[in-house]
Amino acid sequence: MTGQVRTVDGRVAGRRGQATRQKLLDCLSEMLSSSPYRDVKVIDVARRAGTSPATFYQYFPDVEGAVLEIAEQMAAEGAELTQLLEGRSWVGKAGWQTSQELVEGFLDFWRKNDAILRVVDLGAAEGDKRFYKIRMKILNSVNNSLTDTVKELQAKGKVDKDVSPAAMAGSIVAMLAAVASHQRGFQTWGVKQHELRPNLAMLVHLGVTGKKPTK
Amino acid sequence: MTGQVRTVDGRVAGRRGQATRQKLLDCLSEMLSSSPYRDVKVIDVARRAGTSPATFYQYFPDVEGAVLEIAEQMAAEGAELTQLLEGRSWVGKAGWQTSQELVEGFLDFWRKNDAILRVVDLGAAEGDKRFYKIRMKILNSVNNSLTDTVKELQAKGKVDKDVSPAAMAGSIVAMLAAVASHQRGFQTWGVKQHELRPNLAMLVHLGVTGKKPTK
DNA sequence: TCGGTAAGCTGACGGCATGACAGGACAGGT
DNA sequence: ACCTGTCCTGTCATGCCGTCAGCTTACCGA
Repeated sequence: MTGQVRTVDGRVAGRRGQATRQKLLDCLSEMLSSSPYRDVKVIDVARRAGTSPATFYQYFPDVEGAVLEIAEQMAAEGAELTQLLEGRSWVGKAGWQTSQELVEGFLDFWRKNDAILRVVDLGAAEGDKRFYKIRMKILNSVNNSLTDTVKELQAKGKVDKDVSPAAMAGSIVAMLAAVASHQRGFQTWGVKQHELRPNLAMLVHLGVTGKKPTK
Repeated sequence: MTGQVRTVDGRVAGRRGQATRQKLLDCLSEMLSSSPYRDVKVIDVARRAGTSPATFYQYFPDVEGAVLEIAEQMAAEGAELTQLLEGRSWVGKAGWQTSQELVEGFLDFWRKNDAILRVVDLGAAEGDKRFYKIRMKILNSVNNSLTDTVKELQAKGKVDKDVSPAAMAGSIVAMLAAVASHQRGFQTWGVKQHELRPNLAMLVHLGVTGKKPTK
């Protein structure tokens, strides 16, 4: 189940092969950061990796296939996002803390992986189920946890009955993802990073608990 | 200043030429809805329009250039979004109404233009200033109006001093745009359209006024 | 009616990326 | 030194890109 790495034609990749493969992924990753997705060519990736296009096709069916691979790796790392919510309190000052740390962690993760996340977002929006699944995998931990929190608060009567926990959580998570992927844009819009984060945290807190945070 | 339509090589386009040009734009628009942006080829667009690739290059420098054109047209239509906020009240029941109508109008606009908006979003996220400007143009009316509203409420002491109106408005608008572009995704996530909208409206209201709406 | 002129369109072409294959280079074991 | 399976690349057919010269069409003034 460890998922032996295989070439397109079915051979098992050895140590050297895996290194080459990883190098291609790394170079593709760099290219995605520096040029539009539409313009990323196999030949450029291969050149940058000091190898030939044919080698690329030995490990990946096409650019999209390689992108999916990178995205999977990132999604695996994204499991850390769960920690931002596990066992946290949403009451009083601790609630404000939780909210702030969620925003912080989320934006940082997004910033670290912005290039690949852009492509994943596009793929998902275009209806590609594979990309959609990866996006889910990253967002689900946060989303589920938020949904549960809202449900609990609702059970205690602290949140209105007519709130749909799933819809609320989904909206909040979508907001976080959107703001994260347009962080640069906000700066152009005259919004400073240190203004953005607390306000986002406020909005998250408002959405989850229905109340202003205690600071 | 009416912006005479010109071909790439500087000729003035006549009636026939403009028709061809528009047909190409329409076909490109369709293609964007039905296949991934990365895979849209000039030759396919031309074929679909019943013309030759060379004709395409007479009117547009490349696919991206044509996409920008479509986006501009859409942005112009997007001016209607301003009406969702002009002269509206954010107090009491009227405030809840405003919030609901904003969400409604926004999601509808996004759904109507989802294909092109995806590409605009990608371009903006990739740092392309032209796409970013178009995205701004669409979102700005809503954003500015929301910013003003928050400022006013803040001046009256109804919203905390430490809220940054621009950051709050920007976050809300980003959320609307994000949820809008993943509307289909929400359904897969088990969230129904009729649940989503009121919850979004609630979040908008909470963000703008800091209070739960009066229903 | 008849050119003249500019708009409009396309066939054809060099250039480049794609994707497949066969064969050569290389590392590890005997 | 030799063998074996892994690994890489040169080469090729195919197809799209982007450009140009040149042909057709529409319009207009004489």
